[in-house]
Formats: sequence, C-alpha cells, structure tokens
Amino acid sequence: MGKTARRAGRMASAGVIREAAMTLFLRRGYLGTSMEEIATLAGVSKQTVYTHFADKETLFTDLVRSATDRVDDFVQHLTDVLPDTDDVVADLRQVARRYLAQVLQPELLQLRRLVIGEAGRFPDLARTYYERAPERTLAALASCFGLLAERGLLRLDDPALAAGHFAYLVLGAPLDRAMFCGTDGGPPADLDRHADEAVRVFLARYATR
Amino acid sequence: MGKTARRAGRMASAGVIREAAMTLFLRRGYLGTSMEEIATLAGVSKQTVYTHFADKETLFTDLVRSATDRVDDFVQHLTDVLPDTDDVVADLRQVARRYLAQVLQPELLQLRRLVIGEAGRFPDLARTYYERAPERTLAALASCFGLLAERGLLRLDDPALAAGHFAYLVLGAPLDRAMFCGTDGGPPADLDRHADEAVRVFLARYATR
Amino acid sequence: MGKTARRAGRMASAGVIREAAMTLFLRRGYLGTSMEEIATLAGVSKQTVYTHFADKETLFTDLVRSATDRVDDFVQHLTDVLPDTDDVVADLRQVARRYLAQVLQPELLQLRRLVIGEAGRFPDLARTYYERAPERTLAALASCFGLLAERGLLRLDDPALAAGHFAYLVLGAPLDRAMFCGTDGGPPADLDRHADEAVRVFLARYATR
Amino acid sequence: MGKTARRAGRMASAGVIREAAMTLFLRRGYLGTSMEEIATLAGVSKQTVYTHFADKETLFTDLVRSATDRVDDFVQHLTDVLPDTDDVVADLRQVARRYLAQVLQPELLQLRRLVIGEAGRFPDLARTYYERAPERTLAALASCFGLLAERGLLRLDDPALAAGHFAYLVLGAPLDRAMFCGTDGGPPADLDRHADEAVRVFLARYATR
DNA sequence: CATGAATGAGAATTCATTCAT
DNA sequence: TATGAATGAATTCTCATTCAT
Repeated sequence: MGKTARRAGRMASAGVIREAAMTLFLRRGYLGTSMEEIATLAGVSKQTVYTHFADKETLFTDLVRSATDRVDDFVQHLTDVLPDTDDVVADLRQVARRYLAQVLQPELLQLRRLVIGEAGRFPDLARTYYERAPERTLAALASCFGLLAERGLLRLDDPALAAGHFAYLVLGAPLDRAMFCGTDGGPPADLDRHADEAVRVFLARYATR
Repeated sequence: MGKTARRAGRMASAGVIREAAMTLFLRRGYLGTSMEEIATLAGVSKQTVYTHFADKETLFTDLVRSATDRVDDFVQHLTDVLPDTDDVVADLRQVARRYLAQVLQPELLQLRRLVIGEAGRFPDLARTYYERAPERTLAALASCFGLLAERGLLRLDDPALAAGHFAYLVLGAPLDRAMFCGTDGGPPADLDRHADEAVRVFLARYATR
Repeated sequence: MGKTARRAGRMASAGVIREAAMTLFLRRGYLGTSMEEIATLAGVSKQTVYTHFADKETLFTDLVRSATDRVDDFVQHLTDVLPDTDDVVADLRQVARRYLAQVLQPELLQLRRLVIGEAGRFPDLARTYYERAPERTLAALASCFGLLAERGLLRLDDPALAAGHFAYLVLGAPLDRAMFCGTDGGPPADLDRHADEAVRVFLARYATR
Repeated sequence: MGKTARRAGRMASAGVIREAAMTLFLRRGYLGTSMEEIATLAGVSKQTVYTHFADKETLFTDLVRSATDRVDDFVQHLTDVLPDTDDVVADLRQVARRYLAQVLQPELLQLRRLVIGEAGRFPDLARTYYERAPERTLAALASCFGLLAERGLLRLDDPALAAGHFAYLVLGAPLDRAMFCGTDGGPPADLDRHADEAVRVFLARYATR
C-alpha cells in the first residue's frame, strides 16, 4: 500500500506538476507564477519540477501547446454534423450554439488571455495557438460551408470568408466582452438567442433562396 | 537660467515617465517591466518615478486608463457621418474601413493584449477598458443604427444587436488574428475589401428592401 | 555625528565591499565565495553589492586587477638601487632578499594561488596578472642587468635570460614550495641565506672576472 | 552475453568515472564540476558515481593522489642516467631538457593549477602533491648530485641546495609563465635552448674546474 | 551493482520600495 | 522636486546527496 501510494506519487509527478502549473499560469500569468509556487501546489520539491521540465519557459510552452491540442472537440462536432445535414438552418443553429458555449468556457477563455498576454514574450507560441485553435476551426467551417455550397444549400464563392463571417457573428461580441469582463456572460439562454440571431444574419446573406 | 532649465526638466518629468512606462508596459507587460527600466528609459532616477506615481500599480493603471480615453477618434467619426448620411451603403463602407484600420493600429493592439493579459490581476481596469473602448463604440454604433432605422434606412428592432453584428463582421476575423499573430495583417487593400464584404453581409440582413 | 557616521558608512560601501570580497576570494576562491557572504562580511545587503558591482565576475576581476597593480613596490626598489650601484654583489644580495621576502608575503601568495586556480575560468585575467606582476619584474630586472653590463659590472648577452636566471634562482624553490605548502617557510634568516646562495650562483656565471 | 557485457560495463565503471571526473576537474576545478556532469560524461547514473566513491571530496582527493603517483617518469630517468654518467655536461643537458618537457605537459600543468587553486580547501592534498612531485624530484636530483660530487664531477657542499638551483634555473621561468598564460610556450627548440642555458649557469657554479 | 526520482539547501541576480540629502 | 544608496524579499535555477527498486 505504501509502495503503491509512493509509486503512484512518483509516477504521477509530471502530471501533478503540469496540472499545478496550468492552474497557476492560467490564474496568474507566466511571470506572475513562480516555480516554487508550482512545486508547492504540486506537492513536490522545486528540483523535482526541474527534473521533469528543463526550465520555466519549457514548462510553460509545453503546457500551452498541449492545452492547445485539446481544443478539437468542436471541430469534430462540426464535421460530424454539417456536411450531411438535412436541415441547414437547424444544424447551423446547433453548431453556432455549441461553438459559442465551447469558446466561452472559463478555462479556455483564460487560456486565450494567457496566450494573448504573453504574445510579446512567446510570439511563436501565440502563432501556434492561433493556428491550432481559431484558424483550425475556421478552416473546418470553411470546408463544411464549401460542401454545403456544392450541395446547393448555401450560396457562396469564398468559403473562408463565409466561415469568418459565421464565426465572428456568433462569437465576436460575447467573446470580446468575455476577454475583458470575465465569463459571467449572463444566462445560457441569452447565449443561445445570440447564436440564433447570428445565424439569422448569416443566412440572410448565404442561404439559397 | 539654471532655474528655467530645471523647472522645464521638472515639469516634463511626469510626461517623460508616462511615455517611457507606456512604451515598456506595452512591450513587456506589467510584471515584465521594472521601475528601474522605466526610470532609465525616462532618464530620471527611480525615486523621481515614485515622486510622481505612488507605486507601480498606480502608474500602470493611470497609464492604461488615460490611454483608454484616447480611443475616441472613431466614435467621433461615426457620429459625424452616419446619422445624416445620404448614402447608407457608401457611408457604412467608409465607417467599416475606418473602424478596421483604427482597431488594427499596432499600438492599440498591444494595449488590448496588455489589458487582456492583465485582466486577472486588474479586473477593474479591464472592465473599464471594455466600457470605454469596445462598448462605447458599440453603443455609438447602436445609437446611429437606431437613428437610421427611424429614418427608414435600416430595418432592425434591436440596435445593440445590429451594432454587434456590424462590429464583429468587420473586426472579428482580422482582430482575432492580430491578437495572436501580430499586426502584419497584409496590405490595407485587403482590409478594405474585408470591410466591404462585411458590410455586404450586414446589409443583406439589415438593409431596407 | 549620526550624519557623519552614516555618510561615511555609505560612501565607504564600495571600499568595504572590496575588502570583504578580497578577503573571501583569497580565502575560499571564486566559486567558493558567495555574494551573500561578501555582503554579510561587508555589513551591507546583497543588493548593495550589486549596486556597486555589476555581477560577481566583474567584482572578482576588478578586485584582482587592482590588487595586481599594487605589486609594484619591488620594481621601484629595484630601479632605485641597481643601476647606480657601487657594490654589485652587496646590492644584488639586498635585491634578492627583498624580492624573496616580497613574493612570499602571505597575501601575495594567496593571490597567486587564486589567479592560477582560476586561470581556466578567467584566462585573460591570469594573463594580465602575469604581465603586470612577474613579467614586469623580469623586465625591470633585465633592464637593470643591461645597464650593469654596459657599465662592465656584469658579463651577459641576453639580459632577459639573465633576469630569468636571477629571479628563479632566488624565488623558484621557496615559491614553489609555498604555493603548495603555505607560507610557513621557516625563519627569515634561512630565506636570506637562500637569497645569498642564489646570488652566488648567479654571479658565478654573470660576474665580470 | 548480456552478462558479459554487463559485467564488463560494471567493472569499467570506476575507471570510466575516474577518467570523466579527472577531465572535468582539470578543466573546471573542484567546485566548478558537478557530480551530475561527471556521471553524464562517464555515461553512468549519478548514483553509480556514489557507489564507487563515497562523496565528491573523496573522489577528488583519490583522483589527485593517484595522478600524483604517476609523476614518476622523470625521477626514473634521472636515476638511470646521472649517477653513472660519462659526460656530466651532456647528461645534465639531456636531463634538463627532459625535465622541462615533462613539467610543461599540458595535463600536468592543469593538475598543478588545480592543486594550487584548491590548496586552501585541501591543504593536505596540496602538501602531499608537493611531497610526491616537486620535492621527490628535488630529492632525487640532490641524491644524484651528491653521488656526482663524490665522483669529483661536481663541486658542492649542499646537494639539496644545488638541486633547487638546477631545478628552478631550468623550470622556473617557463613554468611560472605557463601557470598563468597556458601551455603555448613556444617551439620545443626554444625550450631546449632554455634548458641548455640553465645548465650553463648551473655549471658555472657547480662544475669542477 | 545500477538506476530514476526526489530532496533541502543555497547559488546568482532582480524587484519594488524607502531614506537621507 | 530630484537623487544615489540602500534594503528585504523573491526569482530562476543548481548542487551534493539519498531512497526505493
């Protein structure tokens, strides 16, 4: 039992450290978080942190990069639902609602703030984040819209442009607000209504008559 | 003679310090900037900085708040042009182009990044920034759109919602990209085209037939 | 009084720090001495040390370089005595004795050890030390010997070579021993005898018949 | 197979570690070398180093002591050649040349620097080094000179003194220079000439007429 | 015998801030 | 008002050493 516990303790070190570091970086930023705090919160010694991660910068960028990789859920949803849709309007609404809900998740918002705030110090990281998260989503949207256009369900020439219009009609206002004012974005029902209105504008332009 | 020089030196101190501090805060963030660096760049002693500003936090928030006040140009332009417009389409395009160009100014982008990055540490500051900059612009847009609706030039029920749609159709994609990837947003002509397309979508929904 | 004391305290900081640092570097080497120990021994805070010296390396090299400059006493003695000598034998003996006594001073020995021990880390410093101390002395000796040869008091072709022979006949054995075994080199009388014997050998070769 | 390989690996461990440690100690000093670096360079784990050597100090002193033992070559040469010489002048020259060449070997110079630099921390080690290397050579020289004096080939009362004169006439200048300025002591031919000149001075005093 | 993981102490350096002038 | 000198606490990172396997 002691053995098991200890082994678990050891083997999990890297994981525990990552978790502690992520929590603190999200909460207090890169410079605002000390390696000592990370070690303490992880319940290990400072040096153990350094055993697993070469330095603070490595720890930080590793962490952000892997968090970035997990931003995929929505893209999956998107490509599951849209290409074979029977009801463009209903499915675009569903997609919009889900998109908005996903992007406004508190943790993801904090990650955005973190990456944006450190874009000066870690420009490559910020660019990578952009490519793997917003841009990737835009590309998936564009691809879906292209398919729908081919099926005659949307009317558009430039799928990427349409994707941008869709995404920021849906996200723009609430996301921008949330970046500055935090996540208390009002009741989910309002968000759904917001998403529906965005889809309405989108379809005013892109729906086939 | 000595007096004049010294007095001039003195009187300029606060300004020089503000300028130096702003430069550094924008470039390296709040924690990444030291009072010593500020003093050095301003060409004064550290203590002189403290004579003018109680502490680092005060200096920072003062600075950001006053920078925030200067975000007004576009609102002025807006309320000058839109309410009395003769040509809604043309003027919305002009407004959209100007809006986009203004928001993508490198200094303003850095200020956004700074405020967003420090939103955890200075939530009130971030909220204030939001109110004085994006929200104020949205309110001005909404007000203009309301007037245009009354003149029968736009078709809308919820001016605030329409303002959000307009703003983020125009800004959303380029601004989000710029937050992460910097300002090299391609040639201005592209931005203008982007603004025009946004207006097209906007009008597809909000133009009177 | 309070004023004077405090002012003295402040103004002397650099000096006190130098003294403390020198003591510790000589005693424990470069890596073996911490900035904290230096500050403590100097009675100031660590940061005050950094106010006066950019970093440990700067402090160290500054210190060694200025200690090096003070190695001049013997050269002065040399050039005072030898060129106008009336009695070569007696004056060479005097010079030899003084040379030996000077070089075996405990502080100077420790400085030699320090510089030699750190020659790998600070090669330029070691070279500088060599040039300003041993080499400079050798050059002065050579110059004097050249003059004496011109006066027909010594018989030699290569003053630099003769200087080397003189110097290390006198110094070699005791200095080498002292480098390893410390300064307890026996009674001064023995050193004087050693110097005299060295001069005897020197003159066996270089005296005019 | 696995066994053999592993056993070989094991048996060599101590040797590999010694070699790695020696390399690093010579290059970077005692404090400048970490156990981790030693383990890494030796290709073993840190703990394996501790399996073979109780602690860093033990490793260091063991190493230096055994390196010291290997300084014997010249003593052997000396006692082989001198006592039965047919040609004192020629053989003293040969001995002098060999002595100089041996002492100026880069590795040996670094060892001297290391021991001298750490004489404060390891006084016993430095003393031991002195006894086993320079002093032992001086004793062997003295013994040989004594024998030559008995054979009427040298004229001297104090063999130890003569040995010191010989040794430092030969070594003094180049060794001192090399301690500070490294090993680039010029072409070997110059060293040989230097040795010859030293012997000339030595014989001016100690040769029988 | 050898290892990977862990540790506590301590290294150099920097920070925001204050004091006496 | 402006300054140079000083501080105490904190920062990143390293070290020699030990433990369980």
